[in-house]
Amino acid sequence: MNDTLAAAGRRRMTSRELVVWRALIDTTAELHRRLAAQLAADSGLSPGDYSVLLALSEAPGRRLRSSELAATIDWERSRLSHHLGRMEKRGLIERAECVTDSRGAEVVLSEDGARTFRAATAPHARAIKQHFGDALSPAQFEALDDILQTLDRHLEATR
Amino acid sequence: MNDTLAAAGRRRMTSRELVVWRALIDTTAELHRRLAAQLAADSGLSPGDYSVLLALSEAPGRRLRSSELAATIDWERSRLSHHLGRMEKRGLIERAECVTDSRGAEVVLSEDGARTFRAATAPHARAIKQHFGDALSPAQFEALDDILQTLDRHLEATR
DNA sequence: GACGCACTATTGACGCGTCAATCACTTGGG
DNA sequence: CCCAAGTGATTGACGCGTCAATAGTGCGTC
Repeated sequence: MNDTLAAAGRRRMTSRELVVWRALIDTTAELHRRLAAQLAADSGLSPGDYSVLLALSEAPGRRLRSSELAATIDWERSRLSHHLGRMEKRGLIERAECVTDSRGAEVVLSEDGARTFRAATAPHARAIKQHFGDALSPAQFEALDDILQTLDRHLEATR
Repeated sequence: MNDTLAAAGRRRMTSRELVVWRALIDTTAELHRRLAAQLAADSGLSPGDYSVLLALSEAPGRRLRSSELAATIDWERSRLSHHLGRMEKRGLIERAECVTDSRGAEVVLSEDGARTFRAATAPHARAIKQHFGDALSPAQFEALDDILQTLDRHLEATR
């Protein structure tokens, strides 16, 4: 556990910390916007579409139970359900009944979805590299990795 | 300019960088969720509401031209317009015609909005401190600040 | 084998964000 | 004065995210 935690009790946040907090919010939001806009321009996909297609394309048989898919990409089931509805309308995925459990639904990557995803990966990786990868030094990556792990553990601890 | 930039040309992103990228996305998203849920539970406000109310409560006369407000919190005007509509329905703000330019609209913090905001600030600051401020060491804050500034500059440069 | 309960997935309502179109008004050039 | 271009703000359509409610199915217990 962290030194800071012990002494954190009745301390107030410094304005410095608040500024860093705002910067974190704002900068990551801007990063999102850029990447999303680029991805949409390149492939017509949203970040959500991309996550779903990535998970499916890596799944055995390019298919997953709806709940497994939700777990894989860490989405709420209802969110996934809504999103799959939209993706199905666009022909990116198909839904099939599950053989082993008739409550379940299977989500299958369509030919069209696979093609679209394949075409999207390279430009998307390029965009991430351009906006994020190329910005930071190796030491900064190291530090960021450490910070994010710390934050993650902290969030886990108070779930 | 950064050492990395010069050498960045035809390099591919390392999988390490990709992992950090995913962690950045996921962890900040989770932070958002927590803070938003806490804020809503404490005060019934969304993060957007909070930004608007903060800007208004700091403005002279607790009022701002719509476009100035948009600039202050860095929102698109259309987004702000939609949001103000919802906030107006809830009585958090009022809209008034602008005296000097009849195209313009003034946004005024209502009594109710001011009261709600006042009640929200302390718990909100506490929540930020709890989920973010208390998690990191001073050195980590330092490092994060540096990283975010670097990212910001990088984003600015390719606007 | 019927009941209760947990589990899977979906739906509807509503707030939120973006884009493109629109309306109302101002302003500057003729 | 008038009109064309520019500006301030709003709107509508649509995708997205969350919450609460629901429908249907599996399954253990009596």
